[in-house]
Amino acid sequence: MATRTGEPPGEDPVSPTCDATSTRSDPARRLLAAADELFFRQGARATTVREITGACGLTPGALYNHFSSKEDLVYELVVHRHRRLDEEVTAAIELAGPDPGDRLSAMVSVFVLTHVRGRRGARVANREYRDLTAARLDEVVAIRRRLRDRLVEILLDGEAKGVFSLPGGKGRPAAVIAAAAILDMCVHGSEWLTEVGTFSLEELEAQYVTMARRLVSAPGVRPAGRRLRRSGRA
Amino acid sequence: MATRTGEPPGEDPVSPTCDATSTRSDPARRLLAAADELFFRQGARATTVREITGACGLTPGALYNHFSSKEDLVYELVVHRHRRLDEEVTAAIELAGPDPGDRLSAMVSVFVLTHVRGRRGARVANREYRDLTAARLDEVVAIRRRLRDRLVEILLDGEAKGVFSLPGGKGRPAAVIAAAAILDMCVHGSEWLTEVGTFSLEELEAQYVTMARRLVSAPGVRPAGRRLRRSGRA
DNA sequence: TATATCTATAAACGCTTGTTCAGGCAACGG
DNA sequence: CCGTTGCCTGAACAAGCGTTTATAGATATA
Repeated sequence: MATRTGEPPGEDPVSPTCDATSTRSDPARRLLAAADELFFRQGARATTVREITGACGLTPGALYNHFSSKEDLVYELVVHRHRRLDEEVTAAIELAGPDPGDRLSAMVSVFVLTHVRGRRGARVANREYRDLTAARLDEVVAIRRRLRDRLVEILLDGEAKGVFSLPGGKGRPAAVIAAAAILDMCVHGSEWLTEVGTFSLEELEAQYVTMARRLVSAPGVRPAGRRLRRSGRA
Repeated sequence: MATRTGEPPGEDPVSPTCDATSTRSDPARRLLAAADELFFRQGARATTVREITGACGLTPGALYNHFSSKEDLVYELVVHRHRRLDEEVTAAIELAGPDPGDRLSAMVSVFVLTHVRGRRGARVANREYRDLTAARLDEVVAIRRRLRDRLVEILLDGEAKGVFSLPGGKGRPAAVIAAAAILDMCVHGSEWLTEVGTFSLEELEAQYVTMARRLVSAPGVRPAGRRLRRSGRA
């Protein structure tokens, strides 16, 4: 269990400020933290219950005093991150005010900060949610779709107000593709970080905001909105 | 084995024009095709040898007359797609000529066409390569890195020639992030397609090319290069 | 002190996994 | 014609999986 290369050392195993973990007993938290690290490294499917409990100095059966199943553990790790991101995006958009440009910048900022600061958690959430079953899968998929749709609405609003000039022309389908492109680059960008070298959080945030705003602005036409203002740390 | 929703019906199970399959015996090809479909739907790890052979009307042991292991089967499916994409990108860049803008467009076009036309194969290649081990993993990772580096070189070249104005400023690190963003949106975009609705291949290609070129062009400054060639109706 | 509640263990459960192997059937070359 | 080769079956393998159970030691409440 030595420290890993390329991982921010102080990263919260499972954000301790959240109910999902703060209300948990200590062994449960340790199990979540151990599972988180193992899932990050090997994937949830390749990680055994014996590895998780063993990392906490426990025997396999002990896990079932705290979680009803292994999938339940995955679910807690995954859904918590999704709910939190959803809340942060909602708050950031609200705080950004009515201008579509500001809202786009705010949303991108939240995504970048979340995914870069919490790289381990982000990878686990984004990779392992697919293995969930039935209602649990539906819940996570619904959150993801809602996040995307919120961005689509921002883009369509900006286009209607003449602030954006979306690639692919007017209309919802083109806006969905543009939104997917923006989200994809934010969500998956953190996976490249080990190869990028040193980069401050602020630089990354600024670059991604720039890229997102370029995506929705036609070159040769100076965008109408004000310049992007620094959205406080989400 | 009913036809699946959201899947192009005529998609090649494993492109028959390639050596990897054309030199293979008929049962081997059928196994590859069955595995491809199952991997696409469930992931390779969740697919059992019994499912693959059963889909071909064979018993589990029969697989080992054609492949040395299950991983070997995954490897063939995955590495073949990577090699082919690599070749196509090389050819397209060559054919595009010296202009960085044209080269960027060409590379994006290849990525979009490959990933949209061969959605099943693209998903399998992009999702399952991580489970490979040792030399096989190294080989695929090397191809992926080479693809990205080729794009980085194009971006840096364009910036040096004054054709591009990269987000995040000058220098290689910023170029790497921009390249990663472009590749991420191309690679993962095809996963959203079922929700986008009807879209012609040409429209998709044009939109992604537009998005990529916007990413490397500062708004308010008309790009120096010629307009993008063959940018069908957008 | 007695009782109830947690939490852990050790062992086993039933099941599935990828893989192997002896045997048999068909096709083909000389 | 025989013998070799290629492909497949049926059965089995050992290992590993997630999970359950009986039991026991703590801890806290009364």
